[in-house]
Amino acid sequence: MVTIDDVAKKAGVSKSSVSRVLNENFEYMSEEMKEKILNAIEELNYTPNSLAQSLKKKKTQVIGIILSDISNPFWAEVLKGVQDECNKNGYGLMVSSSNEDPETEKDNLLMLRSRQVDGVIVNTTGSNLDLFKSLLGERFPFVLLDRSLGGINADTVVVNNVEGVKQAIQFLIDQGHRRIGIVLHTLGNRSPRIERLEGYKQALISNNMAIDESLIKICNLSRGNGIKATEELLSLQKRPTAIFATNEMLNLEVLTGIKKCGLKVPDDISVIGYDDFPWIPLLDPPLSTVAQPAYEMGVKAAALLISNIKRKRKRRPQIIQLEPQLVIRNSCQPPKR
Amino acid sequence: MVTIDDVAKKAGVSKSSVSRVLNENFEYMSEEMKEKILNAIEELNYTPNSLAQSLKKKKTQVIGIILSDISNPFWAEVLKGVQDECNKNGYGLMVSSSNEDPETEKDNLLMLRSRQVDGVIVNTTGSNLDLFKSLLGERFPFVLLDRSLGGINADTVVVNNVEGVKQAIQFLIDQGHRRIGIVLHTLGNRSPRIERLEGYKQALISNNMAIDESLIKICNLSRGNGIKATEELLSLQKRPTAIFATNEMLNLEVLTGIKKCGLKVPDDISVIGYDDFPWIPLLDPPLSTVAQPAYEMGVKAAALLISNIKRKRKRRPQIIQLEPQLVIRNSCQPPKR
DNA sequence: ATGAAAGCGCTAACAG
DNA sequence: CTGTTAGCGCTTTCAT
Repeated sequence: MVTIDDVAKKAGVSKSSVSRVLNENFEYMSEEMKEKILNAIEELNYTPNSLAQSLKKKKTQVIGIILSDISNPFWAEVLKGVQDECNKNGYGLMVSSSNEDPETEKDNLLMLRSRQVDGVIVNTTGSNLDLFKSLLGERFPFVLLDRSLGGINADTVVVNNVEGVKQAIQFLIDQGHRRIGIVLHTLGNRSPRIERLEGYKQALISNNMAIDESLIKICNLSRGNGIKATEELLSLQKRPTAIFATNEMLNLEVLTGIKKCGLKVPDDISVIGYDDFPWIPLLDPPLSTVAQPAYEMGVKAAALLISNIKRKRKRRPQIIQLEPQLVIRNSCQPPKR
Repeated sequence: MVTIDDVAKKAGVSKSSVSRVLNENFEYMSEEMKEKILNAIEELNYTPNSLAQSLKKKKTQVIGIILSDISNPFWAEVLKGVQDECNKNGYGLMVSSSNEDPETEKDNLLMLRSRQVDGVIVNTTGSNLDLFKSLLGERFPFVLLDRSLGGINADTVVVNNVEGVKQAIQFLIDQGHRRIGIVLHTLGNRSPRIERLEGYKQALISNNMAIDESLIKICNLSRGNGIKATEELLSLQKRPTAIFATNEMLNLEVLTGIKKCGLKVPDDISVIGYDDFPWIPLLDPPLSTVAQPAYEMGVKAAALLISNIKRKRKRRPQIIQLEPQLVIRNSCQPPKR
């Protein structure tokens, strides 16, 4: 491995001077010296060891991100946004996954901090309150992404979930639906889930409709439960005329459940889903969804984090709220009499 | 920040001793000292600075991965495999994206190397031959993923593309199809694309069928070109009775193109796609595809890289070839007379 | 304008 | 069994 000393020797100068050109401190440097050093670097094909630089400078130019599930296309898209923004600003990115497990989230957070990342973005499981508080205390920069944390006043990027759901439900109500089912994953401390349920309730209430608990299905994350929940909804005495699916996985499971019951969307039942993807228009039928600006979420989160890292004086936490958008396709129609 | 010196002071010992417990060199250490140090660590809530450790040990316990496109669900799944394997082995992961651009790939490779990652996994653009050769020369560990590189004899994880396509095409031929279109993205140096076209040709040849160049559509990567290619295929004098789409994006575009022409799958035309996802069964119609073991690819690549990093003596490059699987759904049927 | 020297936080001989 | 010492590769005062 070629080091700064090799370059210094080759150019016949001190390593301080080499360091100066590495850091582009050309102010008090003769053109000649600059040339000599640049040449030596070139000839030796030298690249500085970031580890040593970071150790000295006390910053790594690397940020970390902890995602609940990378294989979810939604998060993949968010990740791309983060990636692009990091690239633009010369930051490296360490990616890790909590798999929705608080312990793993904690381990990852600690791991990233011990690796001295300059900050982290986290799509939190909603636990580890103490850890986040202590991070806040030691002024370790982080931004909460998609899921906010009660009691933690930190930089946050979220989407307006209440509003997204209200629009979707209102659309169904306007179409004449009176019995609307909703399928969610176990709320836990996940703010989006809580807010989506809240949006559902608000929409009904503001239309003077009663909330029928039997139409609210909360199932746990493991694959297949959304199908079961849908079947239960469909075998109700007074079956709903529309179902609202609250995330990518549930979109698919609700559709599957309906298919299994031998019903057709939208003739027999209307459906609206959450999150939009290139294949959604090609589903049978093309599904209406509440689209979230995934890529932009990533960009915004990374930009917020980086600006915070660069800022010397602390400013008070910022909350960025993005707006979702209801995309109507052919999966809803007025209920049959 | 609390350092090893703080711990040493607190415990009233030398920092070498602290270092020993950090590295679990308990062999010649009194229980008492061990206790003292462990306590001090606990009380100070100390975590070692990985940067300093890495600088000294000359290894970071971090690997890098360069993907052509993270937002592609296929790669997201691969990434999950890599992630899990890294986690299992205590490695951190730096993720970057080349966006199919050789220059970006090169920059990322250099960036990762300067950050002293212990190795990298790369889904290469197919260029940068010289760089890879020089990496080989300096014994920098890397594994090529999904796409191999002619002239570079390195660790590689690939899927048997020729075989995957042959099975799909043979299935169509067995159903009675004689005019089978294929849509690919610009071959470039991407081995999978080259091999998939090769598989197509081999399948036809081994069935004594002529290769009709007008049935082979090669379009460039930007969104929408697959739709156009499909429309062209369908407006041919002697239109194909089946179309084979060779990747995730083309699956969607071929289906879209067919829809735009007002044709129905599989009644008017049969389709087989590439790569399998949870939503594929819910498409209209449920698409038959050649499924690749994405997650396993990631696991295998990471495992291969890590084993190589740990090995002191060099061994000759390994090539791991995984097998794809043809999944038949309702998108194919014998052509109408 | 340039170089010498100290030190970032840690590990690993080597000594004792 | 434990401590002293010399760096890892780089940046940054502080002299000159």
